[in-house]
Amino acid sequence: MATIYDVARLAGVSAATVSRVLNGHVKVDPTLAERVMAAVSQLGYRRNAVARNLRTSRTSLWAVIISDVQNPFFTSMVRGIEDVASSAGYSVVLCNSDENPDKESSYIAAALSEQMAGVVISPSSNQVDDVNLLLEAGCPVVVIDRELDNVTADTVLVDNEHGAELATTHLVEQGNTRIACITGPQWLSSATQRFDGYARALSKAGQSVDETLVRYADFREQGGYDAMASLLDDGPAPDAVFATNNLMTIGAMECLVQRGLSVPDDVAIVGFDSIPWADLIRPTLTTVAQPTYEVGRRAAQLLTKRAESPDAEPERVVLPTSLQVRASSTR
Amino acid sequence: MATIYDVARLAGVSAATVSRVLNGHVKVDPTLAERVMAAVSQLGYRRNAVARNLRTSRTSLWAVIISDVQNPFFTSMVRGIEDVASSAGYSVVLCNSDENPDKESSYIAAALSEQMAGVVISPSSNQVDDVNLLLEAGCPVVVIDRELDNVTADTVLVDNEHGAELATTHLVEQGNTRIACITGPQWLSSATQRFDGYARALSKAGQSVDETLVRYADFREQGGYDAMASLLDDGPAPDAVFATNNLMTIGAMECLVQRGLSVPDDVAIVGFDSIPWADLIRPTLTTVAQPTYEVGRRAAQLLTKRAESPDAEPERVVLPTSLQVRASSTR
DNA sequence: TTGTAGGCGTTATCAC
DNA sequence: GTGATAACGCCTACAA
Repeated sequence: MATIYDVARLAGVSAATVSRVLNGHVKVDPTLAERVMAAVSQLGYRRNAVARNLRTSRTSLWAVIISDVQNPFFTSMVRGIEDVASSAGYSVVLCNSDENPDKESSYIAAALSEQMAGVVISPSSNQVDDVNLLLEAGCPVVVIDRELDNVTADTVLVDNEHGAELATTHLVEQGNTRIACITGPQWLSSATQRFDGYARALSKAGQSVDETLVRYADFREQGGYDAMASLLDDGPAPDAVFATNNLMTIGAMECLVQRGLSVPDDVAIVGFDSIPWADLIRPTLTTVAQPTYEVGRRAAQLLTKRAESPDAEPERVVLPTSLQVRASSTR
Repeated sequence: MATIYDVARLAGVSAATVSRVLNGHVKVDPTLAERVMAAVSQLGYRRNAVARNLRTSRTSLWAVIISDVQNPFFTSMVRGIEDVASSAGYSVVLCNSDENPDKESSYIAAALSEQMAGVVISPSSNQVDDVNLLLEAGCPVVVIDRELDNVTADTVLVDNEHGAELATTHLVEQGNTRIACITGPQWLSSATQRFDGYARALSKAGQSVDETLVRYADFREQGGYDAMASLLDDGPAPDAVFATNNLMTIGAMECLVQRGLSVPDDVAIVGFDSIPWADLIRPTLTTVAQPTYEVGRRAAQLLTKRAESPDAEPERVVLPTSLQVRASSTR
């Protein structure tokens, strides 16, 4: 592998000049620059980023640590990040923590020891101490989708409580009186906030939360399925269900379909998060839509801002959600 | 940020000893080792991977460059890679080339200059010269899902032609006589092989390929939609469609549904690749299933083998596909 | 404008 | 078994 010294020798200049040509921004005699470029292409020289990173103690890589690559919500958000990153000269690498604190921890360690230029993370719980390691190391961090209790960092969220309230109110207005809630882990703010919205809507409607109609699942398809099954098997069935993320909504639907129950006639259903090809599913699904691309874009923008002014006050961006009424909830 | 020298000073040993303790595998006095570990945790020392990479010219990162993070086929495959990687001591970072040769090129460059320990790639075309750059640099590479013309590297594929033939034969057996094919870009082997399987099945059935029933799209949802629309608008409609990937199948279905055509009565449909929550879609979709997790797992295994024996003959693994008959194709 | 030289943090090669 | 020391490839004062 050729180094700048090889290039320098071939071009008849010093290594410093090669470096200057390669990095631009410093005046170099055009003739020399041309000789350097010729030598570069003749040798097929490629800069060794590792050495450069060591010297400058920064890379041009952003790590995006997401909790589930199989969830379309996150992959769609990634597009928003990538677009900002590439126009700011960064490359994005995705790390899949799989909702597993150990994997998450090891990816944070990697981001740290590889000196990543920035990290966007959807944490696996509301208490991820490792994020403070990044902050202490001066690595710009933006937290997305879920809030951290013990960390003050730039954060991009959606209006979970409001979205959930809209969804639940809609179910109330359709005449449902036994509205169940399949929510996510209690250690995730996205789950608790959505549950709070559900509770608030019920309360406003003069209904109270019936704990026998609440299930805590894991934001995955199977979890939604199992929760729905449990709702049907234990005690009198609900007449409606609010599921707090896309995959659990799918799981719940699958359970209902498999039991031969009719949606929305036997059980109405509303989900949180969009669902790909929702219009092919029968009945079509009423959901609370999130601006996924925008979440990614804003997160990336905050990351670039943070890199420029490390000591600025952290920002907390909350984006709006909206209820998309379709067939699964209307009688 | 503490360095190995800080640790050494605090522990009263040399930097070399600290390094030895940290890396294990070399005999160190237990007393010293303990002092070192104490100093490490006291200082919160974390190894600087960049410096280490420079010195050893290797990282513990694998880059997985996939052509579409939004395609469930790839994300599911990633799980297979991750599982092997973590048990072999590697971390996996995902790069989304988005079927874009420029992005792909820049990720390959990053993998190269960041000295990644290995690369798994689903190339954006059958002619990605940059892959040779990796090979020449001695970086282990495994190509997945798509074959490269100009590169000899370990490759993991599925039996595209056979799967496509099964699918098409099934449509023939259901009595269809105007079977259309929505296939992918002609520069992707997965598309051409699947088209070949389609053609072979027709030929065996005594039907010939009618070019007016063939559309070349882009393996995306919108592409499938547009292709289906074009099939319906230009000339007499087909009585069946074989779509050569999951997203295009979805797109074609959406078009049919929107036109008010009945599947399978007006137009039968079979897709290639599994589709998430396929059983919620009405009618349920007949598809050619691929062992996605296994594709990832085998690719990762080849990568570790390649790292151990760089000069071994490249392997070409072809995994079987199977036809899953559901409602969308049976009359 | 260009060249010289030192150092980023680590590991590997020596002596001891 | 342990400690100096050099080197990995690059960038950047500093000097010229």
